[in-house]
Amino acid sequence: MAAIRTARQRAREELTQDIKEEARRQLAAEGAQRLSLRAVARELGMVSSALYRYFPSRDDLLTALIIDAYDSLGERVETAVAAIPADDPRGRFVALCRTVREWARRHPHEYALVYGTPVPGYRAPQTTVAPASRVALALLGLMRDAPAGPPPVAAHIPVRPLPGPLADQLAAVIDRMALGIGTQEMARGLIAWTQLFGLVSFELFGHLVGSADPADDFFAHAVEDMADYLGLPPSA
Amino acid sequence: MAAIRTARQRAREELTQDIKEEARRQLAAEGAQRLSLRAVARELGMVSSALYRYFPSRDDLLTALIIDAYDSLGERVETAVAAIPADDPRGRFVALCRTVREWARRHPHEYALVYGTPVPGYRAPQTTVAPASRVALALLGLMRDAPAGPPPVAAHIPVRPLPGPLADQLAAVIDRMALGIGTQEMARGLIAWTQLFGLVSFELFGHLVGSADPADDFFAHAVEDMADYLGLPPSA
DNA sequence: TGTACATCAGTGAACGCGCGTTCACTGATGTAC
DNA sequence: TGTACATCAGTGAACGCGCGTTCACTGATGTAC
Repeated sequence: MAAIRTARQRAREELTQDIKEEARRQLAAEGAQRLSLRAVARELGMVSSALYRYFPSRDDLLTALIIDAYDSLGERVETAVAAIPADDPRGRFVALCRTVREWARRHPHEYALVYGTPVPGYRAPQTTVAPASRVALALLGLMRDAPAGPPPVAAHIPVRPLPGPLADQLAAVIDRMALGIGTQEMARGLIAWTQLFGLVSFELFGHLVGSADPADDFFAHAVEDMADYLGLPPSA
Repeated sequence: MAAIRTARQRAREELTQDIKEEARRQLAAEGAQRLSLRAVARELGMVSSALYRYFPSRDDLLTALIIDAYDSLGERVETAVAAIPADDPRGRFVALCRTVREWARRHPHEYALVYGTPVPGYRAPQTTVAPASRVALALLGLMRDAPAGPPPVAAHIPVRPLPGPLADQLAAVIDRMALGIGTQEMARGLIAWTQLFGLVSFELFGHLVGSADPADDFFAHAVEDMADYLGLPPSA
């Protein structure tokens, strides 16, 4: 039974995809605030009220796009990381960073949708949190899967003891998500993660114009320094 | 002549301020996309067309708010840095970071206006660039004004030579703005600058929920690591 | 000091636009017997 | 296999909303002589 799709079901699935695709197209062209149900319907040759058979409201369509964006980026990052052997964690990290930047430059409005200013009035439902964490998990995963265990973060920068509450906070997350790394590594991993997106956001949103723009070399250089910070050994 | 203000001129200046204040209030309440000329006029008890005597278009009002936001943050940061002696560059850096974070948390929509997703269709005019660079200049300035000259960045992380084009790019900016620091310091300064805003943006935009939230300790810890990265000596 | 004219702030009506969402409806597709 | 009914996709009209901007106007304020 479960495998049999009636014509109706097939049509429904296809149209749901078509709607998302058209919405993505408009998102790419105009940004999230300009995305309108009516315009999507128009482009699809439907009447606007028909979309309500597929998405109960504009916010639900937005949610679908947000999840798709996170998944699109997440999958690309996971693939890029997996393409490099686990015993080259620096290579993996560099690939991760590059992939994020490239994806962001190729899909600036989808990037802005998920990493920019939250859409006013929109509250992200629980369903977005797993897709949203894929990049961070890939980063922490590559640290954990480094050949001799998590990298010795002490290698370069002197390790500063974490204040108690912070250590507890991080330990709880490590536990809950079974990350298999220490709190020091966790702290640095999260810091590098925010650093990466800070860099990408500044480039995309125009704050590097007049200083480090074009940003290719600057980005590559920053990434290597971040890898040092994470204690990742030089690639062979 | 220049000092004499006619009643008209005084009224005009006051109303211009009132309009900006009301606009800021709405910005704080609803975000930039929801800011409307008509609502501002309504709240001020005027007819919407009257605003056109003060701002030729909505974009010009936005520009004024953007400049004010940059200046408000910039001034606060400069004051905070100046309150700490130049021979404690780490103290200055910590104060700078804290001030940015506090300002952002107190004015989330103004922060989003300038550091979040660019408003679609809006092109920032040249007049915004000076106010926009105040924080970066404060950061680079505190490095330059450290007692024994710019900090020896080599102190902790091994210095990686800058690829030629990047060094040239940065040297040109240092020259143009008379920053008085080396290219290595410049690179690290810019990297710390993006790092700082990456951290603040992630906190404000909700990406730390579920990991480092509340972020107070995490932030403080990250800031100290950044100071190490910049080669700033421990505070006395 | 007083008058004639120029400047300018604010009004009110209008233009033209697009939006999200609801609702009663029709006709086609699917299901049970 | 054929019929009767239930489900559901898509229509078209409507509701109610708010927006940015233009324009001819009035009356008050400022300026020159």
